[in-house]
Amino acid sequence: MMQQKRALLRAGTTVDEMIRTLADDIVNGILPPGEKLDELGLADRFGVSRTPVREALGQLSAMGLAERRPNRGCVVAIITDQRLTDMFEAMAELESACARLAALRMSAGERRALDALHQSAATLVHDGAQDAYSSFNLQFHGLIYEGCHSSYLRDLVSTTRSRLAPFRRAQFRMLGRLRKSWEEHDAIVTAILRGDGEAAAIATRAHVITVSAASAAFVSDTRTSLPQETP
Amino acid sequence: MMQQKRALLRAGTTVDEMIRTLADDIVNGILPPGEKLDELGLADRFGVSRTPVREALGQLSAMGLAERRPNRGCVVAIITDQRLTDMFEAMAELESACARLAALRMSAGERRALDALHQSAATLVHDGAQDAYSSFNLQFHGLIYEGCHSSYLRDLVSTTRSRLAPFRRAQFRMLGRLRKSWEEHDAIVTAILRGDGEAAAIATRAHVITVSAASAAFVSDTRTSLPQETP
DNA sequence: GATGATTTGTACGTATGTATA
DNA sequence: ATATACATACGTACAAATCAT
Repeated sequence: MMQQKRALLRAGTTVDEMIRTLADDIVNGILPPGEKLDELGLADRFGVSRTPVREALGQLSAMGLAERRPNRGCVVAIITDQRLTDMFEAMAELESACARLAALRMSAGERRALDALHQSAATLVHDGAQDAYSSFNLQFHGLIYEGCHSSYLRDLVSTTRSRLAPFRRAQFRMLGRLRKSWEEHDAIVTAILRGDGEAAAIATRAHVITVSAASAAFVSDTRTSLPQETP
Repeated sequence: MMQQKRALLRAGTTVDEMIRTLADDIVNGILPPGEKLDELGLADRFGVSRTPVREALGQLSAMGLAERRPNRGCVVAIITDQRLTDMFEAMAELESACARLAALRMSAGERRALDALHQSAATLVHDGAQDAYSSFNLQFHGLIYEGCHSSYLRDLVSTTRSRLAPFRRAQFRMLGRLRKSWEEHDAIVTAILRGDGEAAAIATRAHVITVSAASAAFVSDTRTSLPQETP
C-alpha cells in the first residue's frame, strides 16, 4: 500500500529487518507489553505480505519479546511480577559471574580501559547528568561482559538485558542514585583491578540487585496506576 | 492434499510438534551438527507444506539448535571448540548460581527430597550402573534447578543444557567417574543442607567444570577422527 | 564465465478455529 | 446458544538467488 520502508535493501532478508525494527520498538517501549501484533497491520506497515510477518513474529516470540498463543494471535510479551523478579535476579547472577571471570581474566589493557572509563564518569555524577551517565553505565557494564572472555555468557547477559530493557526506564531518576551507583561501581572496579574474583562477584551482585529493586518498584507502581496504553 | 499425519490433533499446532521432534533429533544426535535441514525433504517427511517447515526452522535457529544462512539454507548448529568451551563454562556458572540460591531457599521438604535421592544413588555407584546413574544425575540437577525458585534462571539452565546435550554423550563411561561424581554431589548436598550458599556454589562449579572438561575432551577427540557422517 | 537445475524467499488463497453479537 | 465476522494456520504459486555443470 505505501512501501514506506524498505530503505536500504542491502544485507539480510526482509524478515531480519523487520525483526530488528520490531525488537527495537519493543525494547524501547514504543510497543508496550500487551500490545497486539496484528499480522495484517504489520504487513502493510512494512509493505510486505503476511508470510514474512509471520516469520518475524515467530522469531520474536522465540526471543521472549513477544508471546504467541496458538490460534489467538501474538502480543508484545506480558511479564508477570514474579517473572520480572526472577529475571532481575538472574541478571544479577549473570553479571556477577561475568565480573568474577573478568577479575580473573581481563588483560592489563582491559583493566586500564575499565578504570579510565569509570574515573571519567565522576564528572557526570558531579554534574547530575542523568542521560550521559546512563550511556556511560551501558558502556561500563559492557566492558565487564567483554572482560569475562566468554561469548556464550555474554550472549546470555545481552539477551536478558534486552528483555528487561522495557522495564528499566526509571533508572537514574531517583534522588541520589547517581552517586550511589558510581560508588557501587567503584567497589567493582577495585575488586577487578585487584584480580579478586569473589569480591567482584559479590559487589556486582549487590549493585545489580539494588538497581533491579528500583526498577521493579517503579514497574509495579506504574502497573497499578495505568493498566494499558496504546501509542 | 493428503493430510497423512495430524495423528492426535490435540495440543499445539503442527509447527510446535515439528519443533519438538526436530529438537529432540538434534539433541539426541540423530541429526548431527552440520546436517543439512532441507525444507522440501522435511516437508514431506512430516506430510506438510514448506510453510510450517520454514517456521519450525526459524524457531530452531532462534533456539540455537540450527543455523540459518540467508538464501543458503539451514543446517544443524555447528559449534566451534571455543564456543563449546564457553557454553560449558556458562553452564557451570548457571548451575553454581542455582545451587547458591537453592541452599538459601529450598524448603525443608525439598532438602529432604534432594538428600533422599542422593543417598539412594549410592547403590547405583556400587553396582556401576551407568545408565541408571545417568538418569539419576538428571533428576539430581533438576531438583537443584527447581530449588532455586527462579523460573528465569531455570529456563536459562534448561536451554543451555539442551544446547549442550548433543555434546554430552560420553558422560559416565570414564573409569571411576561414577564414584567421583557421587562424591562431588555429596559435597553439594552437604552444603545445601547446611544452607551454606557460597559453599554450594563453589562445589557445584567445580563439579560441573569437571564434567564439562571430560565432555569437551571427548568431543574434540571424536572431531579429529570422524569429520562428517550422514544417517 | 554463462546456463540450467535446485532451493530459498515472498505473495496470495483457502479453510479452520476463535471471538463477538 | 447460534450465527456471523474475523484472524490465524496451512497450502500452493511465482520470483529470486545459489549451486553445479
